[in-house]
This record gives sequence, C-alpha cells and structure tokens, in this order.
Amino acid sequence: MSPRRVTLADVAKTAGVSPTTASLVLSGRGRELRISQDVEQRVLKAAAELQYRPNIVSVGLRTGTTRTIGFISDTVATTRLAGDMIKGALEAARERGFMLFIGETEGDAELERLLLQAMHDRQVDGIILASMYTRTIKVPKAMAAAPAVLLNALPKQPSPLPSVVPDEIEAGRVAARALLDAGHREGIHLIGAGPARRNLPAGGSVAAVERLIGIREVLAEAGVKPAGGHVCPDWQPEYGLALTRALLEKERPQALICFNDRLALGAYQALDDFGLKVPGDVSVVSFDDHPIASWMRPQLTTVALPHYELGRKAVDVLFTEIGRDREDDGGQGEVHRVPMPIRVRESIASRSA
Amino acid sequence: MSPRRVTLADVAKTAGVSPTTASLVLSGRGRELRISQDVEQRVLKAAAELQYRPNIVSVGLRTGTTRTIGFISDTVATTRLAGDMIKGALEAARERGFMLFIGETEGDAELERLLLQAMHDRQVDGIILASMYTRTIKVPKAMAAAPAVLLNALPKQPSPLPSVVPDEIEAGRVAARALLDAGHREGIHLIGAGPARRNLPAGGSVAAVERLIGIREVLAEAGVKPAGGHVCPDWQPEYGLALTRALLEKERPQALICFNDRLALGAYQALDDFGLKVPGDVSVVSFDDHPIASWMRPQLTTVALPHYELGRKAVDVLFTEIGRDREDDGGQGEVHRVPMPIRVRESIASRSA
DNA sequence: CAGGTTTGCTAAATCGGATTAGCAGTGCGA
DNA sequence: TCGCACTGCTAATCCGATTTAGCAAACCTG
Repeated sequence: MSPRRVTLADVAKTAGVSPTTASLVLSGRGRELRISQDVEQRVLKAAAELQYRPNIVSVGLRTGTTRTIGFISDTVATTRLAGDMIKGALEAARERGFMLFIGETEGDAELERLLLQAMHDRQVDGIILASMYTRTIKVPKAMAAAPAVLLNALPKQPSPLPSVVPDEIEAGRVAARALLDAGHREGIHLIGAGPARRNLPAGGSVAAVERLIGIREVLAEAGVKPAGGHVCPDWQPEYGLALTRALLEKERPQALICFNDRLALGAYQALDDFGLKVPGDVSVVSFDDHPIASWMRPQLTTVALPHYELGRKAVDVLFTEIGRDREDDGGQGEVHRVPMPIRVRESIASRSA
Repeated sequence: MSPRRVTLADVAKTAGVSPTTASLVLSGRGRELRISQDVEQRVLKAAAELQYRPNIVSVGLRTGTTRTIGFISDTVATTRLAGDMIKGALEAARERGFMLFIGETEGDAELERLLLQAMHDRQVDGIILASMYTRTIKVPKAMAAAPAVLLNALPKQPSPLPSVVPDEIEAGRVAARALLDAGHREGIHLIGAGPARRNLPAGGSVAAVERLIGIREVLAEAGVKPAGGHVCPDWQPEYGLALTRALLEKERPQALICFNDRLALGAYQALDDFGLKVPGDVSVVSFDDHPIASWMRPQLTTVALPHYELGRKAVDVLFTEIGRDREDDGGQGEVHRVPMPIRVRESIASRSA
C-alpha cells in the first residue's frame, strides 16, 4: 500500500548520526545537550527531506502521552445545539495538536464504563464528560484514572473534578432585564416554570432552576411581580402551544418569558391562533438560541446557550488539569460558568411607560 | 494518581509463568501452541483477578493496528442531521471494539491535510471522509496511506475508494409517487429546482440533480407534466417563501414538491399568507426529514436522509476495506446507495380522480 | 606532561505487548 | 540404549520512539 513510514532511524541514517542524536535535535534539546550546529543542521535537513513525522503511537508508549483526549457524552453529537460543544472542543484541542476520541453513552452507565475503559486503554491524556443538557451527574469511579472535566454538568456528589457550565442564573437575569428595559412591568407570564421557585418541571434540570432564580431576582429588584407561571412536564412545542392557549383563554398577557425556544415556537402558534401579533400585542423572550429561533417570524429574541464556548472552555480547563502536578491535589471541584449572550432579534417591542 | 496499570508482566508473574505464555493464552493461541489446561487456567484467573486489560498503544506499536478509525468531515458534527451520521458510525465502530477520532475541516484543504496527517501519525486503521451534504469531492492524496471510505460524497476524479451515499434518485421517485398515489396529476410545482434537468441551483449539489431525475422519471412514466419548476440560489426558508409567494401571485398550485424541508418551511409561510391550507388546498412533499418537519403544522411528509444508516454503512464498508488483502487491488470505487425512507405525515391530501 | 574538564556524540535500556526461535524433558521406536 | 519426535514452556527480538549512562577526543591547567 503506502511506502513504509519514515522513522527516526531513517532520518538518523541519512544524516549520518545515531538515532539518539536525531531525537535530541528534533526534540529541541540539541542546544542544551551540546550538539554541534553542523550536526543539528544535517538532522534537520534530513528530517525535512524525508518528511519525517514521529509515530505518536510509539511516543505514547514511551512517554505515556498520546496527545489525545476523550470526549464522552450522553448524546451530544446528535443534536445541533450540543454538537457545537464538540466543535468548540475539537478546535481548541486541535490548536494544541490534540485529537479527540468521541463516544456516546445514551445515558447507559455500563456503556459509559466501557467507553471510559476503551479510552484509558488507548492512553488518553484526559477526558471530558459532557451532558447534552445541563444537569447533575454521578461521576463514574473510572474517571479518577486521568485528568478530567465535567462539561455542561455538575457532580451529584462532591468531587474534585472541575466543571464547565453555562451561567444560567445570569441568563435568567438578562432575559428579565430585556423585558424590563423595553418597559414591560405587568402581564409578564412565565412559560415552562414558575412563578414560585418550587414550580419546576420534573427531571431536575439545572436550567429550569437557575433561569427561574435569575428571572425572579431581577423582577423582584424592579418591584415587578410576574403575572403568572406555567409549568409543564417537558419543554416541547406542544406544551408551549397548550399552555399559552390555556393562558389566552383567561387573560391577555403583555409579555412571555418562555423557558426555551421550543416552548416559544408553540407559544407563537397559540398567539397566532388567537390573532395576536408578536411583538405588537405580546413580547416574547426565550432561552437557548436554537436554530429555529432565527427561522421563526418574527425572529425570536433569545438568550443563547454558548455551546461552542463551553466546548472550548472545557478543553482549556482540561489542559490546566493535565498540566497540574500529579502530586498537587489542588483545584477542588471548581465550577467555571460561561456567560450566555442574548441574541436580540424581533420579538420584543418596547412599551411606553 | 491512579495505581499504575496492570501489565502483561504482572499477570505472568502472579500466574507464575513467562510473559510469552501469558500473551499466548490471552490471545487465544494457547490451544494451538500446546499450553496445558492448568497453565491456561492460572493465566486466565490471574488476568481476571488483576482486571488486566492490554495497553492498546503498545499493541498498536507492535502490530500496527490500533482499533481506531478516523472520521473527517467538512462540518458534520455541528448539524443535527449529519450528526446522526457520526452516531451511526460511532455505534457500528463500537460494536467491533473500535473508537473514532473525529475532525472537522471547515472545507479547508490544508486543514484536511493536517487532520489526515494527525490521524496517520496515530496509526488509525482506516479513515472515513464525510461531507455534510452529498456532493463530489477531490480525494486528497494522503488518503492512499490507509483503507478509506467516502461518506455522503463521490470522488470528483475516478478513484479506487468506495463511497456511501443516499439513494437520491429513488428518493425523487418516492416523493413523486407519493403525490401520484394521492391522485395528484396536475398543478404539481417543483420548488428548488426544475422543471427541466438543467434547472439547478449553483454549487452542483448531487441531491438537486438526482432528486430531479427521480421526480421527472416517475411523473413522465405516469404521463404527468410538472406545472412548473422554480430554481433558487440556495435552499433556505426565505427562498421557499419568496418562490412560493411569486408562484401564488400567478396561479393556484395543487401540490408542491419542495426540494428540502427548509424550502417547505418557507412555502408553508407563503401558503399561510395567501390563506391556503395544507393539505386541503395544497399538498406538500419534501426531502431530508429535518427535525422541523415534524414540528411544522401540519406535520410535513418528507423523504428522509438516512444519516444514521449512512454512518453505519460507511463503517461496514470500511471494515471490508480493512479486511481486504493489501495486495488485492480489487473493489474499484464501488458506490453503495442507502435507501431513503419516506416519512408519511400530514401534508399530502388525496384528491379523488 | 599527567590528570582533570569539556565537548560532542552514541550504546543500551525502556515502554508493553506480539512473535519467532529455541530449549529442556519425556516417550517411543529400532 | 541411542537418537528422534513431540510436548510445553521461555528467552530473545522487535515495533519506534525517549532517555540515561557513558565514552573517546580535544582542551586545560599547574
């Protein structure tokens, strides 16, 4: 098939030196180890001519570092939104010459264990354990075998692992502020959770809890009380439709804070059914910045999940973990929060006070 | 950090035999090489007790096989649809104990070269080169270095590489048949390409060409002539909206064949603007089975891109490539076509003849 | 000019397995 | 009873790098 790979021995031979010398020069340690200029040049020239590239498998065996990191998620690769997380991680890794192994667990703990094993068998330098949606997870014991980071997830039990999550509380604040800034003070309804802290969908999504906290905090500070909150079992379009429809049958809201874009899609349909215009009659703000948000008419103003940035950040944090001295047991479960930017589009109208 | 990995030497020692013997037993060659039952049992027991797992990096160095395959795409991981392709590949690979490296090129040839290098440096056993949307690509020379498969892509120049693509011609036939079966014979408009073979969007998408062929073939066989075809530069919702709107200003179609779901989304909006109901007034059939297809109201009937199956198939084909004897230069650029299933939903109404 | 440094490079060991060659011990036939 | 085949296991080598230990030649120095 291909003409056998060029090895260090080949380079050494054409440069007329020992493999040791060639290795020294190519690893940049020639200087400190007193290799002559002449020899250094010969080696460099030979390597360039032969297009030598070290065999990373071999290096991995000798040094234990494979310039590879494992990315395990429940089902991240499959969804557009969370796919960006992989992309961010991919690029950040590539910038440092690292490759990514990916694996999906489907939420199956046994599969997770298997993947972790498979990656350790391949001597990955570190592992990113990601969740598709922000939540708390049980950290598998096997994670202890290498530097690791939790992405879009928090440890259920106290853990020394650092985690990277979107700043959902601040996102809640931002959404609420967007409405307040537009002059809305009354008739603000929450679709998906609320109005009280305990009114949450089942499943313990971190997003629900924290978005609600942020929203309530900002509204409270402004002396505004949400006109209503509406919980549903799952944040899908059909619930957005049903909830909003039920709401419209009783009263006429001024603004909706939908807990995600899929709910907002349903809400749009309900508003349309009742002949109400967005944002003329009702303003809508939402969360996630799902691709449909910019396809909806009018385009939806939404607080974006920064998936790409989350992925990058996870790699950054992982590298500091890898760099950390193995003895040094510092960094106890630090939580890194990535800001969620608001995408201002067309679904909020300002209302004169 | 972790207690050093258990090695073959450890197993050998606790079993009281040489590493050679342990290796023989564990690789299943103990039988043919006349290792006694007793020793075999001791080794097996020791391996189990110590939870021995071979270091794949080491095996890779010695045997050249790393049980790893590389998956390079232009930007596949990021889109939901094509993300399924990765998922299919991932699962098919895992079933055989293989892991996937993934990389994205962003269409950058230099980056592609770099990724290919990085993967070869890591001794991957094979490579899948994937495209987000079906098209012809220039096969990089570096692909020759290992078994490889083209996924969702065809070689621009003749190439010995096999490829795996969706069967778009048949998809075109299926879509057209769906309309014919529902009794539509007139007023069928094509949104996105046609009516003649040469009326195609720029960019040379394989989907456009082949879907059109299939559609025209089936309509022609039934003696039906499309009432019109409408080309646009890109298959985005806004063009679907504009094209359909322009069409509706002139006439009242009976059915639309949209060349993808995003166009269909725009068409829905235009129809709604004109007060026309789907499917009562106008039937719509489309392609891709994008997630929005089932969110639209009424839900869109569409011929699905079988991304998951494509991914699996690519891995299957890659394994036969890997299995192929290196001397044997058989299999010259075989093209594997994966069927596209129609998702019958609510957007086609039957019309009595 | 003997003894100690420096300089500049290389031999050999190592990582963790797979693989090839070979070595004791036993049994059997002549 | 000697030689040969067979049985059952092990020593040694290899994969392709990195790294440690060390060696010859040149250079000082008193």
